[in-house]
Parts: sequence; structure tokens; C-alpha cells
Amino acid sequence: MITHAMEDYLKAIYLLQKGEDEKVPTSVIAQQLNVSAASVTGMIRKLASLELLNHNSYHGVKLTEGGEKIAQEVIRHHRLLELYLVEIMGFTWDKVHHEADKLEHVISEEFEEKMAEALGHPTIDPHGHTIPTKDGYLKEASYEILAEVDTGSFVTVRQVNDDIPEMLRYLAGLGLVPGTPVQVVTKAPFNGPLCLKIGGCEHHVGREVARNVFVELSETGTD
Amino acid sequence: MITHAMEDYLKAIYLLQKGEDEKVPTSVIAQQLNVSAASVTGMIRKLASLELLNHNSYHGVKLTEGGEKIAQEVIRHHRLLELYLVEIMGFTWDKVHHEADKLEHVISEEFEEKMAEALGHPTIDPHGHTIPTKDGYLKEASYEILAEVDTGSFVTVRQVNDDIPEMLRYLAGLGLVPGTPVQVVTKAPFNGPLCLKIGGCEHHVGREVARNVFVELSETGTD
DNA sequence: ATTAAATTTTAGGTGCGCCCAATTATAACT
DNA sequence: AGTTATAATTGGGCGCACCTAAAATTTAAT
Repeated sequence: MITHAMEDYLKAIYLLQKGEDEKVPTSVIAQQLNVSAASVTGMIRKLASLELLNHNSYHGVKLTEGGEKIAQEVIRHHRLLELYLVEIMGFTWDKVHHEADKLEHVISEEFEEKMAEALGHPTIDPHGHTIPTKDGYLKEASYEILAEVDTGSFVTVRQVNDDIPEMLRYLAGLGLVPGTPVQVVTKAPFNGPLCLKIGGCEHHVGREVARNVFVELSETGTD
Repeated sequence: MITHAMEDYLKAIYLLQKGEDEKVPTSVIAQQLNVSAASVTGMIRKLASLELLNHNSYHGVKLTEGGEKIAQEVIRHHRLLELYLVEIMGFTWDKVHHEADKLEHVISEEFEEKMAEALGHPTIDPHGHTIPTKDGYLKEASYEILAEVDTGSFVTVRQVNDDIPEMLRYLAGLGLVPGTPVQVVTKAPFNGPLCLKIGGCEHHVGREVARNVFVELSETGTD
């Protein structure tokens, strides 16, 4: 039996091992899930005994195929839910992450299918993340971090981190949402703010924010 | 902190104490929730310590105002969900009870409101049960049990029990759904089947089924 | 009034998922 | 290589929600 907590661990490990290379250390999982390292060790033992991941003591974990499958299903639920809540139910995009985190463990496969149909089998969620397909395929495109692109770059927003509601409201206010073209006008030194041209207007946003926005470099004739 | 299990107990007790008179005995709660009587006693102690119900040892329990409030909220969630799943998402009515039982503990107040709006603030769920209002008011109309009305009666279906999916599919097939007018043509003796005229056709249904259908007697000119 | 039957409660125990504190393993540094 | 810092694991505990088996209470029946 897969419990909700197990699903949370599998999802977290899956997303972490995508970001980095393979092996995910205990401490990182603990931080991600806001639990103690001891708790993680305990849960890892259980998941390993179910062959959902491989555990090399003191050297991190790696999901098995079975573990990845479950993680992808949970992520599909989460991202379909986020989009459904925004598009069909009229939630603002800052609220949906929290709601989806609870619902993702509870909905049936039929619920998932009804959502997918109502949304026209979408592939991208409101924050720009790829929705895994029913058969578990998830290829997350890799974008640049806005905070790190060169001054003068023309970029298009592709993704934003979805877990800080206040930041999402701020971003929406700026128009810094997936699909928006942006020019990086200046980057102040010493981790200072970026000056961004968004829809003709210039805005100054801090690095903290710019680290949570992911962009694609535009073809810009010049160069 | 109110847990999901507590919500289930409060809901069950609320619905049971409506049906009967006041005090609900331990054994009935145990049966309703499919747990042992010992488990019920344990949970009752906890709920009593939170002042959500009053417990007279060996003499059953009765919800306090606080307990009723929570029960009504859970029931509102459940019934709005059932209707939403049928009307907006296109579920068949036999599947929604199970789905709503899981979702009812998880959705936010905002989710509840979005559903209510999308449905035009409905008052009756797909099986004919009253949906409590936001401020907790629930007046469940009391109908006759189809199995017990007199031969020859003209009645209108008002409610059906929602927890047996196969029976719901059967009832839908017969057209025995809330709003349908029905005539009780004959009732075979020794708990035999009822002959019902539904939309011009006669059908023979067993007592078991007829005990799960609730009807309102129609004004029938004659008499 | 006593006893038998049914119901309810207590006692003791299980698995889950979390914690803290203490230990052990790895890695990093003279 | 030997010491030290960091990270991971083990051990012992806690609360929740459930269980079975045994004891206690109420009820109904003689």
C-alpha cells in the first residue's frame, strides 16, 4: 500500500534527482519536505523494501522504475489539478499549488481523465511546468535562470516557481508570467536588482525574485 | 486539530442522530464506519475532550453545537462535491459518493465556494439529499420508504441511498431517480417484489431495492 | 431479585509517520 | 595518517487510529 507520505517522498525525490545528477542525499529530501533527516532515513528504508528506490547508505538514493512511475503519476495529478483550478474553476494562480498538494493524493484516475479532457489534454501547467503524460513520460525542458542571463538579452518567460504565493501575486502584477517576452535592460552589481522591460514598461526586480523565474533566450536578429 | 477520522465520526453521528432520536449508541457508529466498538469508544473520548460531543457512558453520544457545525461543513462539502462531479465533470452518479468521501476532507473553503457558484448555489445533491447552507443549516425533509407505501399509491421519487454503486446503476437504468413519478401497482407478499409503473412501463423490483428509495406521496385526485 | 444476554468500556498491542539525542560513517584538512 | 567537521543512521519515544480479548455495565427475562 502506497501512503500519501510515500507519494510525497517519491515526488520530492523525483523532482530533486531531475534537477541534480542522480543520487539525492538524505538532507536535501529532509529540507524539501520539512522533516528531520531521521524521518527521511526511516521512510527511505520502507521505500527501499518496496523496491521503489535504491539506497546506498550514506550515499543518497535513486528511484527505481517503479518509484519513478508513481512519482510521475503524482506529478501529473498535481499539475493537471493546478491547471484545472485556474482554467475551469477560476482560482488565482497563487493559490493552486497548496490546493493541488492536498488533492493530488486523493483523486481517482477517472477524476484525472475528466480533468485532462476538460482541458483538452494539456501539456503545460499554469506555472510553465510540463505535465507528464498518462503513460508517465516527463521531459522537463531546461531553461535559463532569469537572474543569470546577460544584460541586454531578449528572453521569454517559460516557468516560475509555484510554491511562494506572495511571489506569484507579485509576478502576476508585473506581468512576469509564462509566455511574456522580456528584455534584461540592466543588472545592478552586488546582487542588485534587474531592470526588466516588460510590455513596454521598465520594472526593477530583486535577484531573489529573478532566481525563481526561468526563461528561454529569444532569437534577436542582432548578434 | 480536527483530523479526517474525526470528521468522519462527526459526520456519521450527525446523520445517525437525525434519523433516530437524539442519543446515538456506540455500536451503531461502529457499524456505520466499519470499525470496532472499541475504536469508537476511543474516538468518542477524544471528541468529548474537545467538547464536540457529550458522552454518557453506556448511554450513547450527542453532538454539541460545535460538533454539529463541523459535521454540517463536511456534509456540505460531500454533497456539493457529488453534484459538481455529476453536473460539471460528467461523472455517473454511482461513482461520486466514493470520490466525494475522499475529497470532502481535503478541499478548501474557497474550493467549496467555487463549486457552489459554478452550480448556482444548489440545495439538493444528485441523490436527492439536502445540501447544508454555508452557515450550517440543514433541514432534511422526511420522505416515505418506497417499500412501505400502500399498493396503488402515486408517489414521486425524492431520494435514493448513495452508497451502493451497483444499486445506483440499476436504479438509473429503471429511471428510478429523484423527480420521477411512480405508481405502486402491486406488492407481492412475503417480502416479495413491488410492481412499479415508471414512465408507462411496469417493472418488478425487490424489497431490498425499494427500501433504499424514498418518495413523496402525490396528490391523486381520487380519495 | 437473580441471572443471562447484549452492549460498552478498558487493557494491551500494531503500524504509520514524525521527533530528539546519540552514534557511526564519510569527507576534508592539516 | 590522524583529527575534525558534516552528514546519515540507529535507538528510543510520541500521537493517531485501528485491532482483539477481557472486564464491566446495562437491559431484559425468569
